[in-house]
Amino acid sequence: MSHSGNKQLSRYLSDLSAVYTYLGGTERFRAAAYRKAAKVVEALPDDIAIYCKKGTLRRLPGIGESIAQKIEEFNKSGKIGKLEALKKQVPYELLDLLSVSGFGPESLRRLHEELGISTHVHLEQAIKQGKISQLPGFGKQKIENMLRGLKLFKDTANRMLLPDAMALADQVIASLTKIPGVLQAAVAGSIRRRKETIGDIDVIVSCHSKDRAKIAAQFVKEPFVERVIVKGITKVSVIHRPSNRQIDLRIMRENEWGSGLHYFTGSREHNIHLRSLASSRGYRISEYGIFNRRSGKWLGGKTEDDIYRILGMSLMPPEMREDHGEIELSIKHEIPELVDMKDLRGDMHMHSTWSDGMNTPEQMTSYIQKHFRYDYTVLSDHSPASVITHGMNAKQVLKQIEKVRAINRNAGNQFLKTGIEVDILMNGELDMPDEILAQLDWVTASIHRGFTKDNTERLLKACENRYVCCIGHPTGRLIGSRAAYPLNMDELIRKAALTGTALEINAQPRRLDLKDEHIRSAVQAGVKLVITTDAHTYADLHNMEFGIYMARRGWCTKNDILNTQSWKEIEHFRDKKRNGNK
DNA sequence: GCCGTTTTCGGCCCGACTGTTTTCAGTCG
Repeated sequence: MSHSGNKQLSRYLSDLSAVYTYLGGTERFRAAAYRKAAKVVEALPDDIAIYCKKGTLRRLPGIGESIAQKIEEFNKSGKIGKLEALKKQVPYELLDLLSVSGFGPESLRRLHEELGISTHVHLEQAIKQGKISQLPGFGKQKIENMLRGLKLFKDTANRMLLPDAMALADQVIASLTKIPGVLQAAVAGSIRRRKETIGDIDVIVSCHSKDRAKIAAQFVKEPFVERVIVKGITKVSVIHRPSNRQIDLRIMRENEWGSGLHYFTGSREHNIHLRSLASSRGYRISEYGIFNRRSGKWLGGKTEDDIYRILGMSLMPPEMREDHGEIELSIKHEIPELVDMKDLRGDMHMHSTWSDGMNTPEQMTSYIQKHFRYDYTVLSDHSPASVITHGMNAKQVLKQIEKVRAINRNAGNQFLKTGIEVDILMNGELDMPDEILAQLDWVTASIHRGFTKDNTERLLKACENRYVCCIGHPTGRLIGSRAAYPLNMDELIRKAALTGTALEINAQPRRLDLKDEHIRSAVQAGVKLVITTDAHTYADLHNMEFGIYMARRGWCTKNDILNTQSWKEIEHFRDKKRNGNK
């Protein structure tokens, strides 16, 4: 149950952060400490119980004596007494509003103390009855903003998938580029960091300083602007039509382009860490550049590299900027060269009309050869347990092997490889006999049913089969619709390392499975990964880039990804396991 | 509550915009 524990703990730490945020004053620093700890716990590769057992909690960044104790308590009892006690001192039910635009700690405190409001229902009633407008400082505008915030809070729970956000951002960038005076325009924020889901769209332009007001004025007139939230000379926020997403635009001068892009790319945690590091070394960083702290002299900011270089650090790809240790690596100049689309030599998982794909093997092959520079591709249709997908039985597999050979013969090459996505049954066995699997070039084993139980044992057993080359979409999650099944990822990674089994990075935007932090643990454990599209159509084949992004967010180099290697090397990996890792 | 290339105490990223003020606090990214 690896991650449910971490998730719950992270949630409690966030709650503590919210309580201290509400209490305000100097408690906000305590709040910041808990917020950081919550983030750290959320991103941990191993179950929190393991850190407790090994006594390594204190070594985690942002975890000191006090928080470590609370984590120990959580590990033993599932609760944090301090949180339970604090809940009684604050309008706890209101605190989720802290994340809502229009509500800050001070507003909530006054609503509670001066009007006795302690629930959402109270709040809405009080607004309707006009009670709030009697409070000094709560003018008409402010109340309108609060109402908007509440409305948005109700229907923005789900975030956008990365490709949808990228498409929307491209549209915005195209409009910005056409505005007179705009010199450069780019996407920043979590899109640039290639997070799997996106909240707001962040974009940035550069121009001469005299053009800033003009550009801001033109931007809010664009046809996709539903409503303007803020509009100044350097920043504009609008709601996009019809997506109802917020777009934040920053307007920078030419010399501020790099520092502006850096600031606006984030992450927030990365920026805070870097700025505080800069401060301790006598610098000050803002979106306008890097400055000498004492003299205020501008030292650089035309490029992102300026910022890091002046700090004696090396630049890192946006995908790494989550304050997960990349700053420390950068100080040591040990930023790895991350895997790139151009490194990929083949797709290891795709379907055809032989199961639930939309195109024949021939069609898929010729499409790939036309649009990608791959050296090989693995056909991997479903096995019979996947009834709904018209999975192949043993006889059909043998027939398909003949078919693939014929396709290659006709083409005069060995481009198409034989394979299967074999089902892992409820008991961990596979629904295809070993003697059939032994004849295939590549075998991916996946779970397609039993999503609610703990599937650790099933997956471990599948790894033990010498013909299983790779575990497909290991967690089974579907972003926004199905949670990952309970699974001890640490055990799976250990077993994969031990048995020489690869793990899949499935590039379908709704899967992205494994996800970034699992990828990092796998890499650290020496497990090889494959990036695949799991394509069922031509269009799906183009999802490969999203798998690459996830791999980059997991700090993968080319060497960590098996399908950056020649087919000969892949065979070597496969045969090593088949021959008992000798 | 955390943390240390000035510090084990006293800081904690930094700046823009808004609203309701009348010089600024709150909020946001």
